[in-house]
Amino acid sequence: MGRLKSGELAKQAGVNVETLRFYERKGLLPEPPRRESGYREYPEESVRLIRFIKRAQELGFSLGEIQELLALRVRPGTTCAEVRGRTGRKLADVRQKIADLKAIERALTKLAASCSGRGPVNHCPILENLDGELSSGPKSPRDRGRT
Amino acid sequence: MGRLKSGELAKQAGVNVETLRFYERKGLLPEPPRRESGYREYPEESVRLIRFIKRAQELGFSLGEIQELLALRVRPGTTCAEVRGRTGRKLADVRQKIADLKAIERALTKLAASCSGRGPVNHCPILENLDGELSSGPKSPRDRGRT
DNA sequence: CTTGACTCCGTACTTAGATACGGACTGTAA
DNA sequence: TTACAGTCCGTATCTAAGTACGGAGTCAAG
Repeated sequence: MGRLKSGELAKQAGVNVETLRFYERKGLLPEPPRRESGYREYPEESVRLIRFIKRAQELGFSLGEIQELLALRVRPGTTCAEVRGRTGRKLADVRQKIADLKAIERALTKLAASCSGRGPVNHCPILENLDGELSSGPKSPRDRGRT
Repeated sequence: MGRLKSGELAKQAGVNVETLRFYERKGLLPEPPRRESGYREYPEESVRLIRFIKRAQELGFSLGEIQELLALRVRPGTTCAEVRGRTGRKLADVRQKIADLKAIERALTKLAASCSGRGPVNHCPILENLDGELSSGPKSPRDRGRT
């Protein structure tokens, strides 16, 4: 076994069947082989792929960015510099996200701690505690709205 | 200084003027005082607020979730347990995101390193290197689609 | 006191991402 | 061998998040 029909893959990955077709059209999900009838037969690892896509979305990546992430690899005709370049840009992005999330984490931790403390906090502590910590201001123009 | 008109706030925060009205309608941005004419006058800290919202979006939070984050605070009538509860749930969410991003970071780092290595990598290394590391599978049904 | 940029508001449109619909075909278990 | 769930495809619809439009009022520099 190891071949999945659309419905099986969808169920295992926790998405709607239509979403699979949608991803396929978008080029995120490679076109799977078909049987005679035209039915798709997905390899089992597609489950991982779909789950990765869904999770990456929850981490703030657009489908376009996810596609770029998935396309990263060292291929025959590619120079070392190129791979490093493409990878490096993503890496910087990811690291900034981690840093910003950590700032939020600190703020939340502080808030939970301040709870057993004295006075009520009535301003917004998330914002207060993040003061100056979040990378605020798009360094590089975000490319979320490409066609 | 200190009071901003819509256009000024929008420019400083890097968003469209209409977006401010949109956030106001959604309750994300508190209604600012108006002058006689009806013109809005934002306090300077609104810049921080808007930037936080934008950044939080890039970290994968929906406007609804951001609203919840911003609403977190210790208020007079609130029990300690309640604050801890609400904060704790967000905290778990944030920490999971950090962990998942770190997994991606590791994969990218490894990819960059494998570059100067021997053979060309032709399968997708992002997915490979993430094997089993990403929290794949929504523990709690995500609530991104609320009204 | 006019002119051009800015603001107001309600409503309509757009884009990304996903879901639904409907009619025809397929797979399989009773 | 029929019934019924699953699949196919194209197209249409939906939601979240924003953007744009248009007509009326406002502000400030000349």
